[in-house]
This record gives sequence, structure tokens and C-alpha cells, in this order.
Amino acid sequence: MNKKRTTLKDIATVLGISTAAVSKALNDDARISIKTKKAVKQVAKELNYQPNHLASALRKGKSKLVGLIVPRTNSNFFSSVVENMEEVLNKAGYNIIITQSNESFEKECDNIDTLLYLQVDGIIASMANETVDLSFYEKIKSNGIPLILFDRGENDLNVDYVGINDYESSHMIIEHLVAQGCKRIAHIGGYRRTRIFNNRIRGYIDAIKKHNLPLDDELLIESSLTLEDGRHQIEKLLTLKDRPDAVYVASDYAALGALQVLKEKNIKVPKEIKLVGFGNEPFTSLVTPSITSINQHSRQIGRLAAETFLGYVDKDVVQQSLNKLILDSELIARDSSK
Amino acid sequence: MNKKRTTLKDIATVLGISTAAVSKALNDDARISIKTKKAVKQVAKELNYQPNHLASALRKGKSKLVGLIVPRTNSNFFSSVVENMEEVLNKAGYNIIITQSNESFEKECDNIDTLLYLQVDGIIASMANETVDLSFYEKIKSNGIPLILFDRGENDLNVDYVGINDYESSHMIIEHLVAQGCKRIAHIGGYRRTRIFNNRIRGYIDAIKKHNLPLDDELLIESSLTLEDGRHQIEKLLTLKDRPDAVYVASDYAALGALQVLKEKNIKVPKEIKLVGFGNEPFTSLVTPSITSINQHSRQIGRLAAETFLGYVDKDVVQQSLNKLILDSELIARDSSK
DNA sequence: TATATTTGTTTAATCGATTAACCAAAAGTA
DNA sequence: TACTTTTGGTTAATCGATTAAACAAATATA
Repeated sequence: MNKKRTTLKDIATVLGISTAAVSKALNDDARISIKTKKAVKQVAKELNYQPNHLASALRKGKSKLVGLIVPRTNSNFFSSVVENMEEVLNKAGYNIIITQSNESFEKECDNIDTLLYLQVDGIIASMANETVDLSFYEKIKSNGIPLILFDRGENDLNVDYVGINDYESSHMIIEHLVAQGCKRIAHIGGYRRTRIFNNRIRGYIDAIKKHNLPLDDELLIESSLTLEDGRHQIEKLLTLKDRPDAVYVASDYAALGALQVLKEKNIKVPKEIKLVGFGNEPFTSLVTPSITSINQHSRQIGRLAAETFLGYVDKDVVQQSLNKLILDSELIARDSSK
Repeated sequence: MNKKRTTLKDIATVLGISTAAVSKALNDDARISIKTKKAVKQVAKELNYQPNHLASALRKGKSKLVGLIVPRTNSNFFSSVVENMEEVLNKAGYNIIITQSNESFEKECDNIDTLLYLQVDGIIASMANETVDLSFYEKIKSNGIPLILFDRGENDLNVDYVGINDYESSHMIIEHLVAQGCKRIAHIGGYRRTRIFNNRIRGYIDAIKKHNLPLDDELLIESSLTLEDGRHQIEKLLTLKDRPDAVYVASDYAALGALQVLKEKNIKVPKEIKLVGFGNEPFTSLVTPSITSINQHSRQIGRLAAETFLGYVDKDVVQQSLNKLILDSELIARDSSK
């Protein structure tokens, strides 16, 4: 009903004091008497006073907003990251503005502009697959606000990064498959230009070499890692004269697509071909056979990214550098590889 | 590097004109000469000017932000709703602040406070399961900003609602199961106090009556509809002397839990028991057997909720009433019921 | 020519909260 | 008593963009 929201001034006139006094009273300033504070808070409650964030943010030069850019909130990984990030940031008085890039470079640029426009105090991002041009991210830095990357990062930006050890994770997977007796292991990897996927590929190559296994070009495939492309790429692998006896897919979604095709073609998993995914999305444990995968510790990633941001708060000059926080990953062995 | 962002004043001093002229030039005011406009825009670009949203929002009394409250962004349903909502609202110059209640009433109240504090121009929400006390939602209304509910709504608030026909959906499901020859159909439903789940229950009861099927208390179960509770409740159903030959579960997640148990106990689906879920989450088509479900048209729900909000923009007095937009749902028949 | 209108811009107030600087009254101190 | 300090405020400027009102100069109209 009330069109006008109550302001400091309304409280001030009720009590016959200045708005400055009211402001200080609400912020528990030492120079305001207990009596006045009580009275102010009382009236504030009665009038259902809601401080105007825009005004205080404008004056203080801090919006207390943190911008978040993710490819999609859809996956369990990102929604779990968000949840934990929110917990840490809310406690410190920050709110999160979530934006989705949908893996589109253009949308990501729009998102960055929007967030800067909203005067966020910092940006936490996981980059879209498409993103190669870093100029928009440079814009964030030149605005003097902290930028923290997680999962999909980029060394060249020289900012903080939180993620897992992708290179090492590939090693773990190959070790596991070798232990299960595999001799010919394929890898459906992501785009090489994306650092995390490149690291997984390097890990795959080095681990294969270490075990003196065949390292054929036809066994190493670059993919967009969608469910659809997972289907497509496994079909290509199945046409090979010398079929692999195991496939390591760099994303659970693509691994799921691969599994669908294998089941449709009546190829026994894990008997004929063993399958490993990446990310430990909940569905990996729900499908038949359940899919072996890598747990990325999403909750800690969210928490750490948030805490890293908070480390920059109140610093009047933000001086960032390439600072990597690498978490250990964990192999969850399931039916698809045992 | 630049600590200070460029402001209207910076542009004004460069050109030796007033900030008012600059502001008007950037907003294409008719009273500013083409020459000046060009010069201003030129300098603005050179100085990498970013308008300060806080300042303009404060002055104009509109933040151009819309608050969104969802139980979780996690499910495909909500993330799809968000995506389409965003598309409509971005086009109209609005940005979305997404908050998650995690099904907690307390968190939801916090979220409402936060959004009001951020001076959002409207709130679009799907209520938490726990929410019974509507006073915080009343607070939104008394602040004079539009409130649009979707999926999980509540008639008593007398605001706009976008959702599907839950009552009718239950009928469709029962029709389908009857057509498959089922004679004893159980329903694992949600909390009765939540309107949508109550409607599904009413639909179930009426449809069962219509077909003269047994309507036993033991066949109608109230559940939190999590995966875990789905497991728990199906186990209860399996202990019955007279087992059902079909189970209609009011959520895909709980249906999945039920399916897991049935498979573990080696009960053939659909041969011994037919299973139907609700929501058409992507995994329903991925598990074995694939789960029959109801498509809720999430994209249209997002779009319509956003458009409904936009209908209130620029109205200086927001006068809302119970205005329901009910979409037709669609049964997707899959292996679990055929 | 004298007056009215249009054009292009400036001035100054405003949104609401915060805060540096100032001040009067009360209390303390030598 | 005379001076200092503390207490509890007030005043006024400020954040940056917008806008109603004012105004000078240019142009049109009678």
C-alpha cells in the first residue's frame, strides 16, 4: 500500500532529531547516547524502515555485491559451488548476482558489462568454453576490482584461481584403468584451448607414455563434451579397426552420451569397454552401470573462491597475481570400470 | 589500474560543458545538438566511461533489478525457467538477482529482506516447501512492488501466478496407467499444505474414484519428495499385503529413489510395478528403465512470469489480484509404465 | 522593428545515506 | 574560578546521475 518507503528523514522528523543522528544511531556509533539509539531503533521498527542500499552503496563506494559468471547453474557442480560461495559471502554481508554465459562468449561479455555497471565489488567467474579473447576480463582488472577464477581459468590473466589438479586427475584415472587390466585407452577430451581440458589431455598423454601403452592419434579426440557430442565421438571410436578397451571422457555429460550408445549397441560395459567420466555429477551413480568419475570438491571450491575474494576487501589498491589454489581430486570407482 | 572510474563530470570537464548536458547527450535528449552528442559519446568511449548504476537508480527510484527466489537452481526445471526469464527481462533492460532458499523458510525470509534492501523493482518467486507463514511475502506487497509466483504458489496472497494444471496432470497420469491395465495405483505425493502438491493429490483421488479403483489410505503417502524419501516411501509400499501395481510419484527425484529400490529388490519395472514421475527432468530419459513423467513447460513458465512482471512496470500504483496463468502439461510416456 | 518561439545549454535541486567538521552543554581538572 | 575534555549531537558536503526550471542566443513571426 505505502507507495513511499520510510527513510532516515521520516524517522528523524518523528523524533525531532537530525538524519545524521538517526544514521549513526542505526549504525551504533559511539557518539550517540543509548537512549537515542533505543528510540531510533524503536521508531525504525514501527515505521518498517528498510535502509536504501542504493544510497548507502553510492555514498560508501561499495555495493556489497559480488558478481558471479558461470557457464550454467544447471549442473550440480556449479549449483553446489554457488551454494557454498553464498554461505561465505552472505556471512560477510555480501550478496551474489548470478549470471549464466550459456558457454557463449558474447553473453559472457554482456554479463561482465552488466556486472561492472551494477558496481559489483568483485567478480568470480568460470569461463565459457568459447572464450579466447580476454579483453573483457582485462576490463575487470583495469576497473580495479578483484577477479577470481575457478574451474575454467586462464593463467594469462594473472589473477587468483581455484581449481583441482586436472593433470594429476588424468594420471589417477589411467592408473586405475591400467590396474583393471586395460591396454588400449582412449580419451574424449575437451577443447585444447581451455586450460583445464588441456591439462587433462597432457595428463592422459604422460600417463599413457609412463605405462608404455599405445598413444595413437585416433585414440585422442577433441570434443565439445556435451551429451550429444559424447554420443557422436564414441561412435567414431567404435568404427576403429583396433577398438579401445577403455574410454576416459573429460566430462560426465559426454560420458553419459557414450554410455547410451554403448548400451544401444549392446556393447557390455565394463566387460568389453570400461568407461570413466569426470565431475562426479549425481547421475553418474544413478545410471546403469554407474559411471566411475572424479570428484571435484565443488563445495570447497565455492568456499575458497569466496574467501579469496574477501581477502581483497578493504585493500584500497587491488594488486593481483597468478595465485593458484589447487585442490586434490578424488577418484570414485564405480561399476563402469570394475 | 585506474582506481577512479570516469564519471559524467570527467567528460564534462574535458569538453567544457555541464554534466547535465553530458547526461542528456548520452540519453539522446532531443534538446541536445547532434554535434554535442557526437563529441560526448566520443569522449565517453575514449575515457571508457561506465555509467554508475547506483546513482541513476537512486535518482530515478528504479533499480532495474528483479529478484528471483527459487528453492534451488539445481534442477533442470528451475535453471530452464531462469534462463528464459533472463532472456525476456534482459531485453527490457532488467537484470536478475538469483537467490536460493534451499527449501528453508528462514533462508527465504532472509532472501526477501535482502532483495527489498537492494531495492529490486519486483520479485518473482517459487516458494519453499516449508513456507506456511506468508507475512514476509505480504511485506513485499506492502512495499508496493509487484510479486509474481510460479510453480509453488499460494492463492491467499492474491498475486499473479504462473504454473501448470496440477489437478489435470494427475488425471492424465491415472488415465494413462489405467490404459496400461493398472488396477491398484498408489500415489507418493508432496506436502498437502503446498498447493501444487495438494492439487495433484486431489486430482489423483478424483481420477481414482472416476475409474472405480480402490482408494486406500495406505496407497496415498505424504512425502518430502527428496530422492531419499522416495526410497523410504516405496519400501513402505512394498511391505503392504496387497501391493500396488503402479506408483505415481509427484516428483522425478523421489521417483528415481523409488526406482533404485525396485531395481535393488529385483522387482521388474514396468512388468510388476509401473512407475510415473513428475517434472520431466533430463535424467528421467537416461535411467534404465526410462521414467514416464510430466513436462511442465519450464521455458514458457519463465517467459510468462517475466512478461507478467513487465506488465506492472511504469504503473505508479501496483494493484495486484489473484491472476492465474495455467499452462497445459504434457505426459511423456516412457519405459517405466509401458 | 518588435515580439514570440525554438534551440541548446546551464543552474540547482534531488534521490537517501554517510561522514568530516563543527559546536554547545555537561563534566572533569588544576 | 578558569580551562580542558567528553558527550551528544548538528550542519553541510558528498557519492554520480537525472531533471525541473531558468536563461541566453538564434530564429521565426506579425
